[in-house]
Amino acid sequence: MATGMVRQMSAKQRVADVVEALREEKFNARRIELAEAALATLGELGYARTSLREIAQKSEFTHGVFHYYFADKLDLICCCVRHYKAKCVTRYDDVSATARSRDELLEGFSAKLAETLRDDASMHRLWYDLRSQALFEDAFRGDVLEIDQSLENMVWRIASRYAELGGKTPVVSPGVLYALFDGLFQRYLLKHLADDPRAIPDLVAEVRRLLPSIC
Amino acid sequence: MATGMVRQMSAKQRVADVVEALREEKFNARRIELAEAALATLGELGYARTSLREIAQKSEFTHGVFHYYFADKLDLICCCVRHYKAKCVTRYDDVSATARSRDELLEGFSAKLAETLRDDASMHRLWYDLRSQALFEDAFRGDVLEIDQSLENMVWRIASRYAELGGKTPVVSPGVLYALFDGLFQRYLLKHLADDPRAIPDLVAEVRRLLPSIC
DNA sequence: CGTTTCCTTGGACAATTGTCAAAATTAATT
DNA sequence: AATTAATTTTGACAATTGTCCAAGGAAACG
Repeated sequence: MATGMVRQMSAKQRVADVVEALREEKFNARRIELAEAALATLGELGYARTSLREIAQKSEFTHGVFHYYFADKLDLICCCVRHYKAKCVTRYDDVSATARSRDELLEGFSAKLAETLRDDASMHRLWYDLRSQALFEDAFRGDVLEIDQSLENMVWRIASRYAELGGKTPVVSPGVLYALFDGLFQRYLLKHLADDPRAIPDLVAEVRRLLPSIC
Repeated sequence: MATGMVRQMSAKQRVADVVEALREEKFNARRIELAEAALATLGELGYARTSLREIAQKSEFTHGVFHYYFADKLDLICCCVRHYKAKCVTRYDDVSATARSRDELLEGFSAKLAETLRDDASMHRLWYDLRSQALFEDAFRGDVLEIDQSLENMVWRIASRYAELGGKTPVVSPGVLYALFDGLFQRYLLKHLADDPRAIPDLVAEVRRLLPSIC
């Protein structure tokens, strides 16, 4: 009888847990929906010029909803950053997975780089903007450092695969390699946004020259 | 008589010109005073969180003065950026001018780098912040691109002097070299501001390893 | 079906923002 | 010394901001 009671209770408990999990999942899905909408406006205007109300106005949601799902503005932005990460960090993985030769990998990588600069410029300027905010705001630092690490890993996967296909090993550390590519991308992103038509081809040319000399 | 008139007029004109020039110089000196005060607050809070009124409150000036000397907020920030450039761009020049050997130059450069990271972190985070703003705001782009170019030149002066002292030439272009050092500095600046005690020594170690392998 | 919980709306609120202008003060000129 | 010009102060202004809340509606549940 006592065990029956216990079993019944724990069954109830299990059901409640599942229900709770579903609720939380739904809650989280909505958060991501909202974060996605926020990212569009943030990418267009940048962190400094974006207010919660303008995010709401440029989306299908009211500003009240954002306050219901996020404690405050920082909470929203943090969620945006985290969500952005997931989309960004595996961007080049299929390139290095499918490439069968050094040339193919270099070709695929630089093509993808060009595509990124052309099509996702506003998402990447937002990334640089938010990373700069992390220099001032503690709350961003953890997420930003984590994303930076993930990007470093991604670049390293490309580079070490490229070296492997040539029977070599990269001559620099993952950190240095990431700093180099990050610095380059940032530079050509600025030029591209300043309507320099040579930005994309120059970046591609630079990478094509650089990668074989490093890996 | 006619020539006398003309001579008199042009003398008057010259005096007026000098007076006008003095007035403008004074006006400009005041602008720089104000920009200097603004830079302190901007470096502390970052672009997004800094308002004209807070700049004024944290300085000895009233907010009205800023409006008297600057057309608007953008004008003030642009003046700040330009003024910042002049202070920053010659930072490492005496190092490469006085160094008599490769080792001395490398030593001096990495020491100066460490000092910069330690003492001027907030000015440099402001630089990265403003450069990110240039990704969104046209008005900043010209100045930012110009400063970027000046910094690239500065890095190149160091590197080519270092190579020269070893009878070599750098193996990468000025642009790539700047991208590398810029990316590295940005990275370790973030770590340093996140209270990572290894940030400064790690940056120094990285540069000491890197520079001889490139130049 | 009724009730309770969850979600959404839209407005109210105080605080802050950039901008401007009319006085007050100071410096320059005659 | 008197007048003119330049500089600074101070307060007002409308617009925008993040935050909070009360009411209504939808959905889940017994």
